[in-house]
Amino acid sequence: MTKARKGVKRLLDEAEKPLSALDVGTLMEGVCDLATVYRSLHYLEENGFAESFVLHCSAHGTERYYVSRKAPHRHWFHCERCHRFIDLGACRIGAILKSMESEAGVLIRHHALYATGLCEGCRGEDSVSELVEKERGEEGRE
Amino acid sequence: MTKARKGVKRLLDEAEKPLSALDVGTLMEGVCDLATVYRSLHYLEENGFAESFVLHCSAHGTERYYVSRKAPHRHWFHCERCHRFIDLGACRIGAILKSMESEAGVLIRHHALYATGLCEGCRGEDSVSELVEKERGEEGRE
DNA sequence: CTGAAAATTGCGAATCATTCGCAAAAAATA
DNA sequence: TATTTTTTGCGAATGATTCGCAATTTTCAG
Ligand SMILES: [Mn+2]
Ligand SMILES: [Mn+2]
Ligand SMILES: [Zn+2]
Ligand SMILES: [Zn+2]
Repeated sequence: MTKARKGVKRLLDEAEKPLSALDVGTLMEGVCDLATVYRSLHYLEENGFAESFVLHCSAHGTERYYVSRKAPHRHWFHCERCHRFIDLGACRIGAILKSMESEAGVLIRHHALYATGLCEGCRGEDSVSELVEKERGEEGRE
Repeated sequence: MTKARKGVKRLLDEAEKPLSALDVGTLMEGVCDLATVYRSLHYLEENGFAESFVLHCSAHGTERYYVSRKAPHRHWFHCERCHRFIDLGACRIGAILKSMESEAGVLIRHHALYATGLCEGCRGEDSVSELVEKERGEEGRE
């Protein structure tokens, strides 16, 4: 494995959050080119060292993220306000997927599950009104 | 609702598979511009008439699909070989998401779940070897 | 250690889907 | 029907990702 690939792999292995290609690119600044980062991510994914998922965030559009496959497969929550990821823990839908698989007669090789909404901290913000346009009626703090 | 929006909405309501913006654009050919299709899809999604998810298909890259919200929320399987969608039925992960939500202390407003792999028809193809590079040992048909 | 052959990189130029700007057209209001 | 508010069409940006290709590394046999 080359220096660039090793470097990208290490970043993913050590990250405790999914990283975008650009996140990795920034962290690899000076070490290798962004095109190489993309190629390394592909290499790592094709060879089972990493996996990715794409989510659509209303504020930032389509975002693709990578995570190491060193640790067991897990799922993530993405906050629509602060754009941070929150760990939702290990995958709990194995059984459900198995039954869907047999019922639909397909062979599942990958799956993606993620949730979006508001994280604990962002739920209380006064700016929540924009998003949750409800919960109005109590006395706002303004 | 304008003609373009009505048209796009009808397409989604009547489709029995998720449609990409380009799919819709092609079907709306002559009726309205592609930019309007994008704007209509946004309108429909913002107003609760449709929802979308993004998936990454190894052969076609990142693809965003839209489905009507007329019918109850369901999940889909995407075949990596023939690129067709297979209905995996109504959402069965409500309870799991609820517990993840309370455990992580977040407020889930949306979620996406989809699986990819090989559909029933594509599992038997001789070309499977490319993808499943296993199951070798039996006598291939060639 | 070499030296060639194979694989990977850097960089700038393409792509591709999606978004924007803005004047014209259509829809909503009064 | 006149006026105001939205939506469209179209062509020009964008932004992320991919490509082409020559220069640089790696790999590997000798
Ligand atoms: Mn985001
Ligand atoms: Mn596909
Ligand atoms: Zn947050
Ligand atoms: Zn198939």
